Amino acid sequence: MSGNGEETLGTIDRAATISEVAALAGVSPGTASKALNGRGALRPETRRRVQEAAEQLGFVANAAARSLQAGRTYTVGMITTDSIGRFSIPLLIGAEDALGAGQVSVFLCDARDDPIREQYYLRTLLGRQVDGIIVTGRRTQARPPIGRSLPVPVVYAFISSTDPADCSVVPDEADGARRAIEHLLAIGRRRIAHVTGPEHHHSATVRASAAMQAISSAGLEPAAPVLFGEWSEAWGRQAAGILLSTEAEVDAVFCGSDQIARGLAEALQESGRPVPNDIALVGFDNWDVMVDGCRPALTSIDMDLEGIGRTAAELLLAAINGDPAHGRRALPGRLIPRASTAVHPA
Amino acid sequence: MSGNGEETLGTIDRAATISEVAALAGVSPGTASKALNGRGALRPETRRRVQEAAEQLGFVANAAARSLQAGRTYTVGMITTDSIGRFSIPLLIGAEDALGAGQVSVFLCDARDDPIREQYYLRTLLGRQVDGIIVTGRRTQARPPIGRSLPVPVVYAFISSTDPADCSVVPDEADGARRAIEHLLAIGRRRIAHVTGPEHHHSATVRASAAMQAISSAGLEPAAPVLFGEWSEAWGRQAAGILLSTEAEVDAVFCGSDQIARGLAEALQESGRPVPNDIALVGFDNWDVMVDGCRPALTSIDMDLEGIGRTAAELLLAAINGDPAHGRRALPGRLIPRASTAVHPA
DNA sequence: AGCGTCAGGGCAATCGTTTTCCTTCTGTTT
DNA sequence: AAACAGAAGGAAAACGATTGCCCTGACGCT
Repeated sequence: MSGNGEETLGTIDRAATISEVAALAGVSPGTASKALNGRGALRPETRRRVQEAAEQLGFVANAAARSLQAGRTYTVGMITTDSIGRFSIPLLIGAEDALGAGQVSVFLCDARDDPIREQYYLRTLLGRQVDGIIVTGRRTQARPPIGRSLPVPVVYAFISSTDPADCSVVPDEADGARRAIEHLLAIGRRRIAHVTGPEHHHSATVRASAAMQAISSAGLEPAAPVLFGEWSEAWGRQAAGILLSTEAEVDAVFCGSDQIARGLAEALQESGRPVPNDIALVGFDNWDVMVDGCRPALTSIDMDLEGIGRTAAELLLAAINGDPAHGRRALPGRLIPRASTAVHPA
Repeated sequence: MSGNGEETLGTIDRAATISEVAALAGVSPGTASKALNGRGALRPETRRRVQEAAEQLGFVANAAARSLQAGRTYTVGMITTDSIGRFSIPLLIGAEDALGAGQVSVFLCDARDDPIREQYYLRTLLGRQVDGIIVTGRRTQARPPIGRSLPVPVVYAFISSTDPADCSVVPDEADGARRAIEHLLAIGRRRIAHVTGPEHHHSATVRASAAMQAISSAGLEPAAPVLFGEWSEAWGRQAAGILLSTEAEVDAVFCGSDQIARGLAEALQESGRPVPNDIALVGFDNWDVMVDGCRPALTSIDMDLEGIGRTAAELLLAAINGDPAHGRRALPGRLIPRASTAVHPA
């Protein structure tokens, strides 16, 4: 719009090659390469001339040519084994964060929980000579390795591999559950119940047993046996009914997910049991739309998914650079206190 | 596990080259290439021999080498201008769907609403010689083109470009709003109100004016002036109070988002105005967690984001193949009826 | 003056695939 | 039997960037 033809990146019609840059600067392609990459012994003036020529032509090195000769693509693949969803996004963002800083790009593949697609994508990624692969997916339990003795390093994020030699980064769910219980104890609650997802779901059982243990460690009994169900608001509402129909005298509920907690909160309030005064509530996931939409706003455990993505990416970079890590790393979560466990509710 | 060393993709330690395949098959690299790509005139037996050799070595063609010579990378970039979120995911899935079938991979870049990052990613993508770029982002209003006369085609998805020569694929929000109103009219409602997001938000005003127009076309008046606020449950609850405090006699509310509708639903029920008997409710977005979590389940407008992503990808592929499209394409949405507008509620 | 040294920069190989010519050989036709 | 057509496959260039090696001057030293 300003009238000249040199706005940022505006006038590139086709990619310029380094030979064209070299010609414009009056040097050979090899010299131009050295000038732009800061190698070789060149007069400062030559270097500058080449840089100016590159600027003028909007030169960006052809990544294919570069990786062909370098044997590295500065690219990693990310395979989400189940569909890209609420959990994958923060992981992706975290990973992108760690990788983007190092000029590494991410190929995202959605395997949709289909092993065929997964193998297909794996081949594709290997064909594209990615430098490494991050495997992620909703966590039910450890998954079999995506392949054996692959030519590139692999890091599992959020989900973990059954092979202990593989590198996995996962949330410390037991730790999260403990934090929830400890928080409830700290605000003076003593009759704590736990409502969570399906019993066959790994996360549900891990969180449940850690919660029960934390209660025992405090010298208490759970106010009710663990209620396993689904990861839904509907189940939360249903569970509220169950808890209230018993003589359990519950004064706090730790829920296996924010959705469950939200359903519970609604049902409790409707039954005239105010939250948090009568019953305090802690959720799990710290899912913004749930914790904010819930009334009162929901105290929850944040698994730091971005941190997991970032850590996985960092470990992958280290592995690419020849320093592979092994085993499972469990990252601690945080408890985010909100009104549902407020001591002096507004 | 089966004892031999040939499980799927299990034993690749380093990528085999086509020369190795050729050597194993006893032919030249050129011939091997022809055999694997189905060109040239080769004896069927030779072709088979090469294919077997490739299989045996787990050969996957080096994409860098291939694109270097082909001048195409079979890769497209996807830049989300605001953070990857609820809207970007279905778009991404739709795009991946259309592209994956054609063996094209997607580079995902999250520009986080930062123009600097955006330009940086653009450069990166161009350096990687992507064949095309899809630009997406939360929709407020048309955005300036990401660059001018770029060396590769660009398609805007969900968001649109201010340059009419650019190709944009967007939801037809006015159409969606009309469908909502027509549905409410069809179930016999006559006093319809509209509650939506901020007035400065393009989507809010487009939906609002289309809704008002649809009401007028039916020879009716809106039951209340449009209530502009935020895209939140809290605003929905607040708006319910406003509507009930007037003498408006509302019998249906069309909401600009599912979140608003859910807040409204809660507040209405608490005030003893059952949904849908007293007041019917239609949301917008068809966001699973909202429409299912809402009680009663929420009728909503689905913008078919996956379809938008898929269409954008198809148009991009066409443009890459030399057949560029121009202008704005608005895709119709669908109304998904649920209990909140049921004629005979359960 | 002659030799050595080093800065500066050009040359050419290299990465792995594809593709365009060629060459060779077989079989057919006149 | 000679000539030709076609099939089958090999040789080599090309894609674009990088890099090790070599060449050419200029300068300094004896």
